[in-house]
Amino acid sequence: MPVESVVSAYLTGDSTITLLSRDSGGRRVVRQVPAEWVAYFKSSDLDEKITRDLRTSVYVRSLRVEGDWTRVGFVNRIARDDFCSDRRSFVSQLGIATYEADVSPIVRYMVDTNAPIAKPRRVYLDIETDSSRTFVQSKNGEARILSWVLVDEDERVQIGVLSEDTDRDEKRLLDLLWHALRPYDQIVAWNGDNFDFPVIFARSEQRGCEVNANDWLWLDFMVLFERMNKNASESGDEKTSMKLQDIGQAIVGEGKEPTPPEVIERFGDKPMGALTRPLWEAGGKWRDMLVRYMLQDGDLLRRIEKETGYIALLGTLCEVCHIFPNTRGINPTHQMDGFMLRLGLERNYHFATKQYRDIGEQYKGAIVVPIKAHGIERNVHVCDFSSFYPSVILTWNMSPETKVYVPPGQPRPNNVCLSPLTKVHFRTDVQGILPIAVSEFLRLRKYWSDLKAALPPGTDESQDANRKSTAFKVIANSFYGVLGTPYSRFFDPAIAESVTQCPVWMLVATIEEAEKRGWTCLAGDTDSAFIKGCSQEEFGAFVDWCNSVLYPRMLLEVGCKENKIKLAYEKAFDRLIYVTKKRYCGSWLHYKGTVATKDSKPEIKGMEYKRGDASALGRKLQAQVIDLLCGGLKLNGTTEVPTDQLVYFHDALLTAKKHVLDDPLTLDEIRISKSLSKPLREYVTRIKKDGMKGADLAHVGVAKILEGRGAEVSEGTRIEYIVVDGSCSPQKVIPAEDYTGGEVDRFYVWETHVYPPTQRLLEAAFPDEDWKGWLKVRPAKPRAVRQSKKRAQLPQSTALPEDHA
DNA sequence: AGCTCTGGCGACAGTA
DNA sequence: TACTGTCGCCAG
Repeated sequence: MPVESVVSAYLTGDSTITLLSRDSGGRRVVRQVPAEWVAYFKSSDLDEKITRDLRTSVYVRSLRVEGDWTRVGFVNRIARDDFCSDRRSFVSQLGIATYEADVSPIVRYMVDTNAPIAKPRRVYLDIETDSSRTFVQSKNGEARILSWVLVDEDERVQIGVLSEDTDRDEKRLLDLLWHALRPYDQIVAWNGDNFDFPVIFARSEQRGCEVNANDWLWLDFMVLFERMNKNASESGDEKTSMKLQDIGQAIVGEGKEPTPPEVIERFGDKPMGALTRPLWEAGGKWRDMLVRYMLQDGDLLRRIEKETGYIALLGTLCEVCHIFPNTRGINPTHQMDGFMLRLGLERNYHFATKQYRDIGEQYKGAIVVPIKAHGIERNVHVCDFSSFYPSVILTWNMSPETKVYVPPGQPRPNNVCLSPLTKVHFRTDVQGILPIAVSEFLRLRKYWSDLKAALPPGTDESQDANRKSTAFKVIANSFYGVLGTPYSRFFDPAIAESVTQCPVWMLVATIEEAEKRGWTCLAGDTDSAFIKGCSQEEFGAFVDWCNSVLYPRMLLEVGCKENKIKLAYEKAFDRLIYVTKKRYCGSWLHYKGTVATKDSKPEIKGMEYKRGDASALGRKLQAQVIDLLCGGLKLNGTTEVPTDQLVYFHDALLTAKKHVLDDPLTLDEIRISKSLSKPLREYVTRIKKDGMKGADLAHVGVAKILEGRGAEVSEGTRIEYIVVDGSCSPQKVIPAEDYTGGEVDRFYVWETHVYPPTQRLLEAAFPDEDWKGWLKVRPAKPRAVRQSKKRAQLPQSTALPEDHA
């Protein structure tokens, strides 16, 4: 009998799993199965007496032998913990190791039955609450829900609006929502985990709605978007805000709708979201405008998904990993857990019980080669190792159960290989479970991308195949990280360090070989080397030689039996300017053999242009100079510095400087946006030597002000601010929302956020020119000693723009 | 409650 | 002024 696909599952009490699925007519089917609190043991670890004791214990529901393993099902969580988890537990006193004794019955069920994860019926949700309450009050369920909107994939729209300001009517509104949700399985909202979902739960409980939220999968689209979009965006412009309207604007070109003039006239100049209460109260056309606003947000979610396909990709990832596509399914550890537990079961392998441990020492990571690039470099060839970390895991057969100890000084056995920099040894005669997993990822990725190539483009089948291919790429790339986190079941710092250090060993050897040929390595990072001094043909031949001679020789020396390492000639730069490690820009000669054209955009890495915490003016000036350096500049010889053309740069600097110092500056141009990486309370205020409290970081101080105003301030919140006086320490800052147009320290803006990023770039490109002269714009401080006491205590008057103008 | 990693740059506050 | 430690964000 085929196992039905599962939409969602949750524990009902300690001993029952409720499984949700849908029949062919789309009706919900609820089924209950016993929850199994399972622990595995190695049968060889159990003697007859222990087995008998387990079998007859009232705490044990089932016991069976599966291959080399004994699978014991306990009656509930406490029974399993008492037997297995605690340090003083029954089995730990006997010194018996347990396996997977932490796995939840839900995961156990999904892994054991191999039940397919259903494709959930998705709906996008947006709610509005009473704007007379603060965000925090709303979030805590202290504000009435005024309205909700649902939009589904077929653009079917449902709306609920409060009729009267009573608990009774709010209950009607909520019951209506829960009823409207019944055809759907997955509920998607922007920032849902932090707002919409808890608000709905809290208000429904207050109103006495009889509903079980576990019947749905709750997905926070913002969390998913943040993770998936990290490497996708080109400039920093898209990274300054995670507000739905801003993301909508960046992704689908719509979202930032100004408040209609008639609304401003009647209710004041605020965003629509801050006017929900007055609009609702005014009724009639005003209430309709509120609904339209809400509708637009709901539909924005659908359109962002249509454009990005991120939720669909998550669905594929979760399907492959036997987990449910809710917010939790976004976590790589969770994904890997599901995938690996199933793989282990199929391969007769079980993983050690997950330990809760203290965060240990950091281990060594990748190598970043010191920069030798100087000025504008021409004709730079770049090679890189394809999927370096996965191929290293395969080549060294790195896995917890293949790891063996070989005492120092003792000869390496034949069936063992050595990670040369970490001195960790691995057996090579039996493939480890981690390499099995990695080869599965790579095999399945290839399978789906081949299938995608064979299918007609644009079809659903082709898109699905493409997503599966991407999903396996994502999993393969996150695998190493999961080895390195103490929160993961697969945490093994010795293996993780070997995964990073074998590449160090190979990259260093590659660079040495290139330099032996008289070439220069200008830069290199983790898996890449930037080489100058050779022709394309020579470099291509070098890459081939590395693959066919150098690496086989090196790997033979350390005993690897299989060579999955592959170096590729990725691209060449026509021009390349390195500012520092991890910060460079350049224009391509070719990419994987395809010759670049005049329209090819420059490649930009790490520079302020790419950063969401730089000021927009700083990004803009840097972008202009990058365009000049990588394209606009006419270079005659390969090394000649075109001093006659420096005038272009000086023009750009002059214009930018005049603008910063003299023109009105908009908020968008000068705002700084940084996120809180932890809850506000966890930022410790340092105590200074004199016993006084140290200053908060700028964005932390502003966050505290905003919190006082009732705004949402939590981990991950982006805080926007303006520096009004950067000449003192600590500097003075205000929330961006307080900016009215004048109160900004222009000198600081130029001297810190606009010019220096470009100055560093120009100094890198033209190291013989002097670029310092453009920096200082702040008039000299008046000598405080010559001032009267009163005058000296006034704020730095020169910092105010009026004085300059 | 649950959490992919390390290397590296630059802004900043504070100290000697 | 030079230096240290913290923080946020990016490269890979």
